[in-house]
Amino acid sequence: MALRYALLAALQEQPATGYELTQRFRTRLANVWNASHQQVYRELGRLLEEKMLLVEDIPQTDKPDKKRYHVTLVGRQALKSWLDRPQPRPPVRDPLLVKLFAGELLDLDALADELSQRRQDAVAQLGYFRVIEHTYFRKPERMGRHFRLQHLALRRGMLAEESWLAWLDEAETLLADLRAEPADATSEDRPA
Amino acid sequence: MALRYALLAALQEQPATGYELTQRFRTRLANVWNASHQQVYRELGRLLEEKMLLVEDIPQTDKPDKKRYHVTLVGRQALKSWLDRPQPRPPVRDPLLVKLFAGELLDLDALADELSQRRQDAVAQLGYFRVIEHTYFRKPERMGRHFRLQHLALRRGMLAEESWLAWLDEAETLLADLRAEPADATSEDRPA
DNA sequence: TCGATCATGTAACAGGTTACATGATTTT
DNA sequence: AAAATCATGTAACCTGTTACATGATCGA
Repeated sequence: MALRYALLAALQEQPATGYELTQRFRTRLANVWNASHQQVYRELGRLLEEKMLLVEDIPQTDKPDKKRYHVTLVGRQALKSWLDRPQPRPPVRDPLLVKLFAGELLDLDALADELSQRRQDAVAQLGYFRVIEHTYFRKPERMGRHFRLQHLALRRGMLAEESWLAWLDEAETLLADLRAEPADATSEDRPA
Repeated sequence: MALRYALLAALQEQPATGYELTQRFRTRLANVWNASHQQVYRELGRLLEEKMLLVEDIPQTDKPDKKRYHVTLVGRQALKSWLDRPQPRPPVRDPLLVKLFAGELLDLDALADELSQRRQDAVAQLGYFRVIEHTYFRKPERMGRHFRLQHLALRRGMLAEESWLAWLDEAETLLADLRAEPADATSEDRPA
């Protein structure tokens, strides 16, 4: 349900093609919402049918023609009324945590690799968010409501990544401990 | 894909009925994976067909008979080989952040309500995780690999909630600022 | 008496993923 | 020569949500 409103919000800020929207989801909106190009094109089609968008055709030679989408009044009103309805927080679904829950069966080397991959991802994302902050939100206190709210969304992304990094520190400390112990000697079996 | 492995991991630790598994997803696994009872029953059916589980029938009067599921050798092996395959980190999809991205169109009162709801949720979750930590993981350093890894998953949940609370502080500060300003006076329009 | 808890499901639908398709231009 | 970027989509599939169904017991 929220995909369409993410599209409307993005287009309302700046009309764009499906391709450009897909890119925004991968970059500026990475901390907010995610969608593949297939999903984007499908949903744009629906929004068009429902008269929430208008298309501006931009002919091109060599490439498929561009279609730039614009939000209509109907679209803006649908977005507004959605904004007033409270939304539940998204459920957690993280395969890495499922693995930790499996516990004993886990191979520690495989886990170590996955943790370091996650760390790389987090560092890269955080770096990218900082670049965005620099380029779009240089002086938050001087900006208007619109940008300050967008900046708040970005801050959420940054705090989330930092929180992952803090957890990864704990995780890697634990991993080091587990590896220092003999593989089969679980502490419960040892006498005090 | 991960739902089935979450079920296998949970059942491997302790055989259970679909109903009990649904409850675990809402409680101990809230920070790990989420699934509705419909999803649980459907997936248990599939896992049974694929011989990854066995059923133990427990007849009852008055209520539908219980079916307690147990992981088979096939199931355990499927779980193990999944554990070795690296999993991508889950994409972010949060309607609240979509709203912030919409920025200007947002009604600040509606936003304030939603933020305080989120805060309540985070406080409740964090409190619950602390209860779990107390009851299951009293002395982490004394426990074996299995519980220490599960505890690490729980720590992730706790850090995530704390990170939300930190962000909510920022959010509420910003909201107070925005409300202190006249509604239509965006700072860009003001002279320095 | 109304809602919650226990305990199981089915069916339809919406949302998200994977695979396939085309084809020029630019970068490695 | 191969891969990435630009630019659009279709089709099939899998996962997750919503609605419906049954029926007893227990506490407010």
